Amino acid sequence: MRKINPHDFKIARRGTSREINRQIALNLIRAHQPVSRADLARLMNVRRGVASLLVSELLDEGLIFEGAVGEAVGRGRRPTFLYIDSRQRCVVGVDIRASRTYILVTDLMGRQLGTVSSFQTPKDGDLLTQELARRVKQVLASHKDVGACAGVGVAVPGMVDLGAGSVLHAPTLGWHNVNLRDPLTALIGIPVHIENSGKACVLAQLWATRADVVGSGNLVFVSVSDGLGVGVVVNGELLRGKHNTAGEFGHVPLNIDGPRCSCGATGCWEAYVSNLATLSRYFGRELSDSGPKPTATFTIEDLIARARAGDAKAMAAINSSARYLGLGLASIINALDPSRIFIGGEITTAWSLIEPIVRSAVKERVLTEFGGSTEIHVVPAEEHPRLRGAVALVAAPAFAAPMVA
Amino acid sequence: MRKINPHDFKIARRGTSREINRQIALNLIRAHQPVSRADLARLMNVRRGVASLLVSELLDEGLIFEGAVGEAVGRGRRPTFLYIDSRQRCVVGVDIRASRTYILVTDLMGRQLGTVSSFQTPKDGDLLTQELARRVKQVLASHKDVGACAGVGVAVPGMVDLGAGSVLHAPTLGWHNVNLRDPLTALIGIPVHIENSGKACVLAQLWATRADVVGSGNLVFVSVSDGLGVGVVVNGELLRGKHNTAGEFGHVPLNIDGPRCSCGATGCWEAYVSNLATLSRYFGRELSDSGPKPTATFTIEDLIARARAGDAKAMAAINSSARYLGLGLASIINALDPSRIFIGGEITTAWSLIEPIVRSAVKERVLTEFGGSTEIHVVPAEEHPRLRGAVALVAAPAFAAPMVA
DNA sequence: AGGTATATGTTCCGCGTTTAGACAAAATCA
DNA sequence: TGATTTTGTCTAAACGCGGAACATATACCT
Repeated sequence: MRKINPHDFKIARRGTSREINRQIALNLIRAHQPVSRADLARLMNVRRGVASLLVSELLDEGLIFEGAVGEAVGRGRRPTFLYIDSRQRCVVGVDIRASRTYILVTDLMGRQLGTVSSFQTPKDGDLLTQELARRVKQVLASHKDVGACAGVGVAVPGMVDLGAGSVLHAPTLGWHNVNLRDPLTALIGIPVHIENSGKACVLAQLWATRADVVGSGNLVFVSVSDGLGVGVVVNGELLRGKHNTAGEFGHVPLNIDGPRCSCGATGCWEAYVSNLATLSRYFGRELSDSGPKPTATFTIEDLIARARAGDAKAMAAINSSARYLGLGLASIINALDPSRIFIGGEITTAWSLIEPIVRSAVKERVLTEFGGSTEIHVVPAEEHPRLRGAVALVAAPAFAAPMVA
Repeated sequence: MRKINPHDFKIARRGTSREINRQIALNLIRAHQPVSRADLARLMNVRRGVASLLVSELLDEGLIFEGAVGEAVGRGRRPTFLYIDSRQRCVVGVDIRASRTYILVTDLMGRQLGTVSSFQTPKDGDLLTQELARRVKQVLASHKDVGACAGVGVAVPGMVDLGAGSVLHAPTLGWHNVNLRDPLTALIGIPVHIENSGKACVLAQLWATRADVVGSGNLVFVSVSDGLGVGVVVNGELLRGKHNTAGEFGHVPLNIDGPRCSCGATGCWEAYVSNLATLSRYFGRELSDSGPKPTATFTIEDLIARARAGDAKAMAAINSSARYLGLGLASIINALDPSRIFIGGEITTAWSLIEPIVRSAVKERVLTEFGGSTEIHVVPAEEHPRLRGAVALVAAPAFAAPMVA
């Protein structure tokens, strides 16, 4: 039930049907590989002839390849299996965070090809651009075997202007209107895609191939770190809004009379559950207090360790954050009714401690019974959700549905 | 950039291209009528031959009709103008509210055909069903000239289970799991569509034909009445979520330590800006206080009248609500970044008084500069947004984009 | 070992739809 | 009256789905 915009629509041309079915076939191969032409025909509910033609087109374009002949299940000719061709081409994912910047090389399916490397994030945008370009080229040079690089995806903890390819505002980095894409593209010589890290994270989940992760396409990713990043997917599409700034649930208030948030407003969700907020609570001071930040010496990991070791004050600080996390999640559930919520960030290492608190806080404010049973999944740091999201920025467009009508 | 769901997709069949282009043509006629075949061909950027075939198909189906031959602008053959055929068929819109239930007959374009009739809403679901069916049949009988009725749309102030056609929960009506659709369909003998009133309102705006209202398809409607209804449109599509309960921004908190809300939680936005909240504030009592409700004798309209007459206490109560309204709108802007927000409800009659307060409150909490300049439009009660939304439930599906890929 | 059954993949033709262009009809202007 | 322009229709070609036949390849049965 989508309305056709009478001022911006796409007609079905002679090749549109083919384009649509080609993308469907490509996605089915991606989701079900290894898969044969006959399998495809059954999955798509078309004749084998049509599937065969679609496959030969994808083969010609080099998007898929024919692997070994598979074992037949019963009798009959054995199928030739098809795979997404991610040989000899790779993608670089970059995750810029306040403290460090991480780099990872993957194939087109998002499978990790090397180890995650990192360096301290320079505070200055130009310096970071220089250093990042140097590092990316270095990483690619040391992975000559994986073939040509299709693109570089960059996840940034801030709002991104897609048109300009610049970072509008990244509070934790202290950036305003920093153009990253064009300088990086020029320096590296490979297309660069930038996106907000919350949006990148939810994209990573949307495009994950693990069967248990493939949901109905209504997903939310909440990344709890220094700030609170949120990415939303509706109907299989990233929620961008008019200026690509949608998804900032971190600054929806829990209490407008609450503590001051880094954004200038008061009582934002972020001001209650970010790592900084939790640490501040532990040290018994206001988030906005001046003076040396506790993070430099004492991190959220340390706090979680103390809590696990039996420090009641640490546990209390974390439990408070857990409750506030749940209360905010309830707002997201009430507002968006997603089929699944993912939680990322350091707090996930304490998930076993806090899960009951989070879930009961969700139930406290959720309007419906099924809202309270919304799936909440934790994404551990080892899965590098931001890096995988950055990779998805590059790899996913090739698999996206064609724009029609 | 939508992901194709590998478990639920639609293949392009032989007739899919035609189906797509047919819908586009239909929408263009709807948006630009009167319009000629040649105009359509130009608008769609196709040959006149194709446009002609599409048009003849639409003519055969009776969806459009050929009107008078238009005047030629320059020289050359004069065009035959095409119109959406809404002669001899009508739609009934029903708006169920806590106090009264309203009925309106329109044509397929949503143009009002008669006067709005209403009756007091029976508290009991079965009684309402009986009475409503009787009234609808009566209204249709008195409008024999407008032709056959294509369907009845019903807007309900509560959550709707689309599959069952029932109202899951309507707090102001005190309903739980009341099946409306099937009994009404059986009694009236015409297809009945039910939807939440906030969602219906935003649909009315999405499908409005006034050129200045046709936006980018990222819309929010906030209906301020006894409760707070919100409907959201993203990319030209209603935001439903997994259980069709998305959009409940009314129960996102402004302050979790705030007054108790009718939903059971505390400090919901609704508990600050609903008419009941404003009245309670005026009378200096808690929203949750027991005792006789003030609404029965003294309404929000009375309060606004007193404010306009110079009652400082009334003005203060309204101003408070205005500020809270703006603070909540800021959350919606931060969360969804819509291109346009519509405000409905009795409070709109005081818009000239409160607009500056609302807008400054929005700016107070909005994260970006352009967020603060998000368009906010008032929809006066005379436009009957809920009734027009109810009508859109019936009329819009015929114009919706086909599901593809 | 040979025949039969079954599954895969290819090929061919029918038909619907877009694409391109020609043509008739209708109206204006010189 | 004839040239020009615009509208609307018509025909042929290209493209892609729909359906079925055919060749290939493997397993099972006798």
